[in-house]
Amino acid sequence: MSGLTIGDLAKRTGLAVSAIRFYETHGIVHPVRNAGGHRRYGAHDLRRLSFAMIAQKLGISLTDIANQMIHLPIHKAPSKSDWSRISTEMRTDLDARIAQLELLRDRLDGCIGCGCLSLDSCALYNPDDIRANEGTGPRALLP
Amino acid sequence: MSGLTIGDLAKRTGLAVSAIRFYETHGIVHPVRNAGGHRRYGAHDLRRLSFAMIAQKLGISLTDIANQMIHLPIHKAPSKSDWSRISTEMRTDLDARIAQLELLRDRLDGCIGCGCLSLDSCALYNPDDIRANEGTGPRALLP
DNA sequence: CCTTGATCTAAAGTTGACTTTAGAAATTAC
DNA sequence: GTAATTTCTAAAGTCAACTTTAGATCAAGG
Repeated sequence: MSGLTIGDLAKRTGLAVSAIRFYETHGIVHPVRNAGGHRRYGAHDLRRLSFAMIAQKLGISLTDIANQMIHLPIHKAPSKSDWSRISTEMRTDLDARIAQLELLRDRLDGCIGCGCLSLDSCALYNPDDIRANEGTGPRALLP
Repeated sequence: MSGLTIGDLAKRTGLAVSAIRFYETHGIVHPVRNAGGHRRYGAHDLRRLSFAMIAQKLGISLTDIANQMIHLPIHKAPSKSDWSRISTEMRTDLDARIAQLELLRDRLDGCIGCGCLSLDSCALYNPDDIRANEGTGPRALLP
């Protein structure tokens, strides 16, 4: 009668059904159950998923997103001010990531013809100020 | 007598001993063994490690780095022309990554005051042309 | 010679974000 | 009413890049 099935939600968001269930374990969505034990979702869940998906595009980890949502009523979507707060934080981080990549690019330009490949003298290899693509997993973006 | 121990190499590169052993399984280094079965490395191994570490800073995966090294003699370090070829490819990719992040930033600017969070209308959520931070693991950078 | 300390191997664990699998029960379509 | 979908759960698997663990052996300093 009321509510979207998990399949409906998957079609609307483009997420896999399994991903939506996984998000539930992280507290992103909070479906109710129908008589047969199947999940039913409301519009707030759709918005919460949208919020999570967009925040992920910005590089925020699921854990951080979930932490933001902890402060929200379970059956409410994030508000405009929630979004403002987070997106403003993101703006700063995004600038930093861009600056790092540009630094890397500039150094690479000076290095393409060099080929010294020495850890001592190569400007490219500077552990202190190059943070981009450090390796496995996404970095924490919200403190 | 001859050759560096794995500990020496670790100190010179800043890598963990376990990481160097791991790299060996990927064919990055090829130590010989001494009488007691311990690994002994040459200068070429140090350079191969440097090459790998610098390439990683550029966002190239270990697998891709190993694939590049397959074409090299085992006991030879990558040459200037090897580095040129790879670094030139990287330059292109780096530009693309920067452009994507800048696009994201511009859209975020237009979105900070908005808060619509709609998958249909939010410019931020455009699966087709935003590739940055797609999620788990590093992207393939060399084809 | 003896005691630290370094190295050895193989296997399992870590993290993030999910997917896959298997077998059972509910729902929908005809 | 029955067949075809969907959904259910819990547990295990995946990928990348390593690290940790355990128990054994090797090397080096005094």
